Amino acid sequence: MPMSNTGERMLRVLDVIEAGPAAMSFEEVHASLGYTRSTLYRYLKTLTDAGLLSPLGDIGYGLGPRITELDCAMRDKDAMMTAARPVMAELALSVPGIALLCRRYRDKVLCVHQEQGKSRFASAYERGRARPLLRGAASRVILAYLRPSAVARLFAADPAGFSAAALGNDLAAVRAVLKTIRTRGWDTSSGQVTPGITGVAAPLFDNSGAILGSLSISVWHKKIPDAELAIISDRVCFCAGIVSKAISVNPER
Amino acid sequence: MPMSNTGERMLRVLDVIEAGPAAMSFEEVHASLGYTRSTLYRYLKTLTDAGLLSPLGDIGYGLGPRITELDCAMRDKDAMMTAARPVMAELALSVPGIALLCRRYRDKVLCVHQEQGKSRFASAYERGRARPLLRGAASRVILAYLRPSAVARLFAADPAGFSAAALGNDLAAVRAVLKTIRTRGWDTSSGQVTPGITGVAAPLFDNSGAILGSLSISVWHKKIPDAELAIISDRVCFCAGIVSKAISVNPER
DNA sequence: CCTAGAGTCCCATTAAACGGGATTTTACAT
DNA sequence: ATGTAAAATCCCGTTTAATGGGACTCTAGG
Repeated sequence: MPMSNTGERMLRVLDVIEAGPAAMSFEEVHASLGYTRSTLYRYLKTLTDAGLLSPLGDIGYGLGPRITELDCAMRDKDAMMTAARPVMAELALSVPGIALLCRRYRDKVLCVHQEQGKSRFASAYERGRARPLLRGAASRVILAYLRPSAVARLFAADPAGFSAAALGNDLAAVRAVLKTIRTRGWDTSSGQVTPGITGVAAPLFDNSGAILGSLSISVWHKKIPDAELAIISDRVCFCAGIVSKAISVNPER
Repeated sequence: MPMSNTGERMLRVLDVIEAGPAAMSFEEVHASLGYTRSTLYRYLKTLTDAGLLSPLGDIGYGLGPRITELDCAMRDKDAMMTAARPVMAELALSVPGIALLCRRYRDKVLCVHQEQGKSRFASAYERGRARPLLRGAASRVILAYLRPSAVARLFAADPAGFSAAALGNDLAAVRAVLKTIRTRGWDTSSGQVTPGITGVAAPLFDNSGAILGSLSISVWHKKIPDAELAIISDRVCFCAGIVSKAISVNPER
């Protein structure tokens, strides 16, 4: 029986280099994966030729420029980004605050775009940064719309995490909390990600109604008065609606 | 004899998807690469599992979120970025204009970072965007420091391009033009990339003295008075020196 | 000049990639 | 529901090309 396929083993080199320091020597990668020298040299050559790795001044390998290029191509073509960008810019100016576009990826939430209105404070959640699924409005509003089976799996994997995030101590309680988020249609959290920052988030769906990500705004207040929160949440939901519609109508091309 | 190795063939799928529209159906990729159905399904599965591809709403495949994540890891670890970022921020404020950090990649120049001072105008050269090696100060100053053999190869590949860019009509003339750039230590160009924008660029070297990229500033003037140009170019060179030193001293870890 | 270490090349072995077709799943119309 | 077609997945014998070990080369340093 095959141990695993060649492509997969080769791509595992990417994992190691991503996780490691800026530059990893051949020996470090070799020690970490245990492939034979010949094989590893072959993999490194293939990945380097593809530009996914880059030899860094004879001291080792790092991630390569091709990745940056691919990410740029992705940004240009991504329907969600195209639809969201102008909406986010306006949202960030009007609230004002920092608008974030997030996307679900495995059991994490990936920041995909950020629009900074005229806020003085900066957000550490630049494109590409991953956040846990349980903390912060932008994450929890995604969690709320996951399929029940997915929620069950996540809860089973980390019940303590759900408790700590005040999402409930058993599956039934968690379901109830998530249900309230769904009926409201948006979520808010204060200081769960960064102290002193409050976020308001609304869900984004594809044309089949499956949850794709979230659109959110971060403001620099510990607490927002209810009246203002009503206005902000309404606006965020409105904007999320625009984006969801846009990507449903025109999912590609 | 092997046609080519498996990893390479698999990664070619990435090329196709990068070049294609937002989402490519299985059939489109199949037509474009000519791999058998079984093989292509295998490759797509491997790449999707690695997150490099993502199934887009049952209509096809697009580039995957993992790429965005990898690019973020790269940004965090890249010594050149770390060294350049604060320097660029200050440069962009003081000139004022948009500071660009570029890196050579194959026969192109890749924008790696951009710092926008308080300029009103925006630059299309975001991270990941590639530019030709012959146009614009940020590119030409890199060209000027390439090894003579590389210059010869590039000239042979596209003599008309060199002529059109006013770099010389034969190899000797080209060498002379590049020599003047080198003795000056910086380069400037107006409107070669974007009409109405003038750029001033200085080279970045690694610890062995090989050209790595360029640091440049774009300002919104068709023409800069000589006195001011002297000040700006001096400052750009100074900043480039800081960055070159920083990455030489501490090339990794 | 010699040694040590890194990197490349070579080749027989054999594991695993491959293709073709069978099988299952999905979508949709009847 | 049922039937049909297309898409996606699975399976397996054949053959290819990936593999690992060792030989070879290159470079730097003593």
